[in-house]
Amino acid sequence: MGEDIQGEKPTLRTLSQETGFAVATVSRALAGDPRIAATTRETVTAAANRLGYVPDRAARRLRTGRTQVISLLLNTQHEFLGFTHEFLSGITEVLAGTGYSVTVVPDSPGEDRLAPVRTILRNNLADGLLFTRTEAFDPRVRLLMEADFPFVSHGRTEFTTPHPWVDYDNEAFARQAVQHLVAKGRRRISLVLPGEQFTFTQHLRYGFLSAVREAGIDYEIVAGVTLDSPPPEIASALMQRRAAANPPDGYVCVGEVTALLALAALTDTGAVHGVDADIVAKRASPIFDNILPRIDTVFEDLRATGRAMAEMLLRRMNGEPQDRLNRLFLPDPDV
Amino acid sequence: MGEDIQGEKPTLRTLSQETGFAVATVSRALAGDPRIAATTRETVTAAANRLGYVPDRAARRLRTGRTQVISLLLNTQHEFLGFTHEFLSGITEVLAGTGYSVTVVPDSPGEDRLAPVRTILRNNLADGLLFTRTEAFDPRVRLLMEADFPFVSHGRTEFTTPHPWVDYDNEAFARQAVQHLVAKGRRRISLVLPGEQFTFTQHLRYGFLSAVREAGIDYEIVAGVTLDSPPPEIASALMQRRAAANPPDGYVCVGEVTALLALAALTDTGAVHGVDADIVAKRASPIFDNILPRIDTVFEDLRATGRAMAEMLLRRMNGEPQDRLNRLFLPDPDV
DNA sequence: TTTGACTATTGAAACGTTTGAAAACTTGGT
DNA sequence: ACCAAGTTTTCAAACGTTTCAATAGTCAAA
Repeated sequence: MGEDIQGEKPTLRTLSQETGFAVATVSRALAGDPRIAATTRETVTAAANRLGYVPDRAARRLRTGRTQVISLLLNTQHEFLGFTHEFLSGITEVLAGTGYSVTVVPDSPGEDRLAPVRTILRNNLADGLLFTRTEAFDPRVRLLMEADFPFVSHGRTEFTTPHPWVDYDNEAFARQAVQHLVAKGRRRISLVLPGEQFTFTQHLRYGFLSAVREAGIDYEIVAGVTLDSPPPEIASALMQRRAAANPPDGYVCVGEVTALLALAALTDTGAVHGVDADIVAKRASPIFDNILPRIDTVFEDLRATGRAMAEMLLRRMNGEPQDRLNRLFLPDPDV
Repeated sequence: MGEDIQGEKPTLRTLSQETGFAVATVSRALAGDPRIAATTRETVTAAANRLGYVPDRAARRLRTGRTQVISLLLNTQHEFLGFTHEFLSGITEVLAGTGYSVTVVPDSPGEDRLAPVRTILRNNLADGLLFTRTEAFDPRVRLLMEADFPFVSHGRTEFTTPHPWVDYDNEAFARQAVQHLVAKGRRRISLVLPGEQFTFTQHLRYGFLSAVREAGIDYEIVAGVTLDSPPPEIASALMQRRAAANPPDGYVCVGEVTALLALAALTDTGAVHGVDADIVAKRASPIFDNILPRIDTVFEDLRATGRAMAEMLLRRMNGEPQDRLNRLFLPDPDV
C-alpha cells in the first residue's frame, strides 16, 4: 500500500497519489471546503491521518502570507519577579494546539520601542502581537492601529479609538491597600511608583491619592526613584525617609522586591513590622505565597493574564469588533 | 527611478528589474557567491539597501528547508525566581540580528517531555533546540543525538557520547557553601535538593557530602520534599526539623525561595539569623542583590548562561565538532 | 435528446527563494 | 582569426501550498 514509507514526509502530493484525487481536491477536502463531496472528504482525511500528514508551514505561509506566528515583545530589563515566567506560560498554554507558535522579541524601554514593531510589520514576521508596559500614548499602539495589525496590549492607553487590551485594576488595588492599612490604624502611608510614562502609574496614583484623602491621612510618594530604579537606590530612598522625623507607618508596595526592600528598611532602622508599620504588597509570583506570612499580599495572576491576552488576540484575528475586546482583572478583595 | 514605490515590498524580482540583472544573479550576489563579479555585487547590494530589501523568510524556508527558527523548551511549572526572564533575555540578546527568531514551546515535566521534541523534529519547526532541567539520561538528548539535530542542553547528562551543554558548577557551589558555613563555626548543615532525576541534583549532593565529611560535621538532607515541592510543604518540613532536639545551624539553599523559607522558619521558631544559624543561598535574579543583606548569596548569572547557550547552538549549527562545545560556569568565589 | 443549473473535480499559476546546468561573454595563446 | 579555458550571467525547475478559472459529471425540466 505504500503507507509505511518512513523517511519521506507526506505532502499533498503524497495524499493525492494515495487517494487518486488531484492535489487541489485534497487541499480543499482538508480545508473543509463545502464544494467537496462528503465521501471524498472522508477518504482524504482518513489518508491524511494514516500517513500523519501535517501541512508545511513554510509553503502555506508563502502562499497565503499568513505566518501562523504570534510575537511577544519581551521587556529585557527589570521584571516583577516571576512576571515573564507566568505570563509566557499562560500565553503558550492557550496557543498550544492552535497551530500558532510564539516568538519572543526583545524590547528595551531605553531604546526605540517602535523598532521591533516596525520590523515585524515590514517583514511580515507575525500575524499578531502582544506586549506589556503600555504607555498612556504608546507609539506602538498608534502604529499598530494605523496598520490595522492585530494586537493586544497589557495595559490601557488614553487614545480615544478603542483597541483590545487586558489590564489589572491597579487603581482598585492601590485604594484597597490604603484602606487596609487605614483599618489597621496607620496614618502615614508611603508609595513607590513605576515610571511616569506607563498608564498604570496614573491608575496607581489616582487610587492611592483618592483613598488617602478620603481617609484624611498623610502620605508620601517616594521621590527620585521608580520601581525600575536599581534596588540599592530604592533602598536608600526608603531608608532616608525612615530616618526623618515623621517616618511612614504604612507601605503600599507594587512588587515583591519593593516589599522586601521596605521590610529590610524597617528592620535596619529598628522598627518592627506589624508593630511600628505595616506593608501591603502586590505579588506576581504564586511562589511567594507562604514566604512572607507577615506581609499582606494581593495576588495578580499573570498566568491568567497571559491566557486572556492570547485568547483575545485569537478573537481579534478572527475579526471580532475591537471595542468589545478588553478585560479588566479585579484585585482579589480578601486582603 | 521607481525606487520610491512605497506599498510594494521589494523582492528579488524588484531588484532584478531595478539593476537589469537576472533574479538568479541578484540572489547569488546577495549571497556573496564568488562567481559573481565584484562590480555586480556592489550594484546589487546598493540597490538592495536603497529599496530596503529583506529576504522573505517563508520563501527561503520553503526552498532551503531551513527554518531560521530556534526553539526553547520552557518549563511551565515551578521556576527559580527570575530564571525564565534572565535566561530568555540572554538568548534573545544573542540571537537578535542573526536572522534567527526564538519560539517558545511549553514543556511540562509531568507530561511526556519527548512530545514537543518529536513535533519539532517531525514537522521541521526549528533548526536548533535549547532546553533546561536536563536529566542524567535525558530521553530528549538521546532522541536529538540520534536524529543528529542541533541542540544545547542546560545541564550535563551521563551519556558517554559527547554533546553540547552549558552548566553551572553546582558541585563547587555546594562545597563552597558548606565551607563558608563551617568557617563561621556551623556544625550541622541542612540542604533541600531538587528532584532526583536531574543531573545537577547529583552534583549538588556530591559537593555537599564531600565537604561536610571533609569538615567532619553533621548534616541533613531534608527528606520528603524537593525544590519543586509546593512552598508550604517545604516550609513545614523545615519547621519540623527546627522543632527537633538538634536543629541545624546552617542552611545551604539552592534558590531564593528556599532561602526565604529557611529565614522564615528561623524567625518563626525564635532563632536569630547570624546568631543561631546562617544561610548561604544561590540566587538567579540580580534583583535580590540588596534585599537580603543578611544572607550570603552566590549569583548564578542566567543571562550569561542564555547567551552562552545561544552562541554555542549557532556554532553547532555551523558544524563545529560537538566534543568541544561545552562550558561550565564556576561559582563566584567571593561568598 | 437537448438545455440549463447544479455539484464535484481538476489544471495551472502563483507566492519568493535557491541552485544545477547551460549559455554567453572574455581572455590570451597560437 | 580561432579555439580553449576561464569568468560571469542566465534559464528553468523546484520547494508545498492555495485558489482562480475551467472542465467533467449529474439530474431535472423542457
